[in-house]
Amino acid sequence: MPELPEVESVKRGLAKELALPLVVTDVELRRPDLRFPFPRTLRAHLRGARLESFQRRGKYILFRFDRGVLLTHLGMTGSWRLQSSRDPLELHDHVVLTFRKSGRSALVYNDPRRFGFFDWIDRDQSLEANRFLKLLGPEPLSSDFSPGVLKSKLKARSAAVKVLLMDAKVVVGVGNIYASEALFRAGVRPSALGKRITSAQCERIVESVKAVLQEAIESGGSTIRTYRGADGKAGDFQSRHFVYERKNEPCRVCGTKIKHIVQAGRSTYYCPTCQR
DNA sequence: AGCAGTACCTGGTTGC
DNA sequence: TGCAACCAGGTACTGC
Repeated sequence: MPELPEVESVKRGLAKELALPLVVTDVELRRPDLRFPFPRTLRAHLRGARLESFQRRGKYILFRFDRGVLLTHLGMTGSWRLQSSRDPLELHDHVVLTFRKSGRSALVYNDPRRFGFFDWIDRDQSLEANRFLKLLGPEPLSSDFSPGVLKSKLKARSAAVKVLLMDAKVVVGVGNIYASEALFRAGVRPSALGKRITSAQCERIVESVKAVLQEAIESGGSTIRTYRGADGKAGDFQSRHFVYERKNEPCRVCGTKIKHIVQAGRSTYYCPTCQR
């Protein structure tokens, strides 16, 4: 489901709704696994831990506790919601964290497809050593993601540039929607091979990725099917998509019919006139 | 090494 | 109306 703007919106919603610090009084793991089994010690680590802040890295939300970090990924259909600890649970609610506080004191993780996953990082371990985080490339909205860096990551690659933009080792946070949208804005064909992308195109791609992600964050993300922020709100950036899910509709710039192709098993949308 | 394809799941939509 | 096929915002694993 979520790409960087949606994950960032969820993180901001959590930070807004929860007055930190909060101590976890109960942890309910309603099944033994999501995509991967929960770490065996997860419940013991969380119970009694004090939640101090939220952080995002790529599409991961990091819950920072006094004694370590809960790493969470929403997969395609994961969501967090806050409710009273007395409110009933729903289908596909897999994890419930209860906090010591009156009122809406339960944080519930729901995930129908269960592609999401959790991990635990002890306080004495570095985040960079984590099996998931150590694979990640630069944050797209930081100066670490520059035309020079992108060029060096694409120059020896024979995969298509759209597929490479979705590779977290190249840049984090860009998924299927924003890869298509950014390449439209950059005027670059999604099927162009990484090694054929020029320095000038890298400049436009970097600028477009930053712009489209920033604008999407400001709109609260894209709500295509099931996305909801932690405050229950949908985003509305989907109304400003130029190409995504607009097969055979007229290009908003030149009127040409938007094309749909499949790359690495995923749908890609582009304008054959605007993207050469 | 790196690429393409597959697997993991449920549920909504489409087409017969 | 019913049912099967197909598709979905992600990522890790496999086999070539």
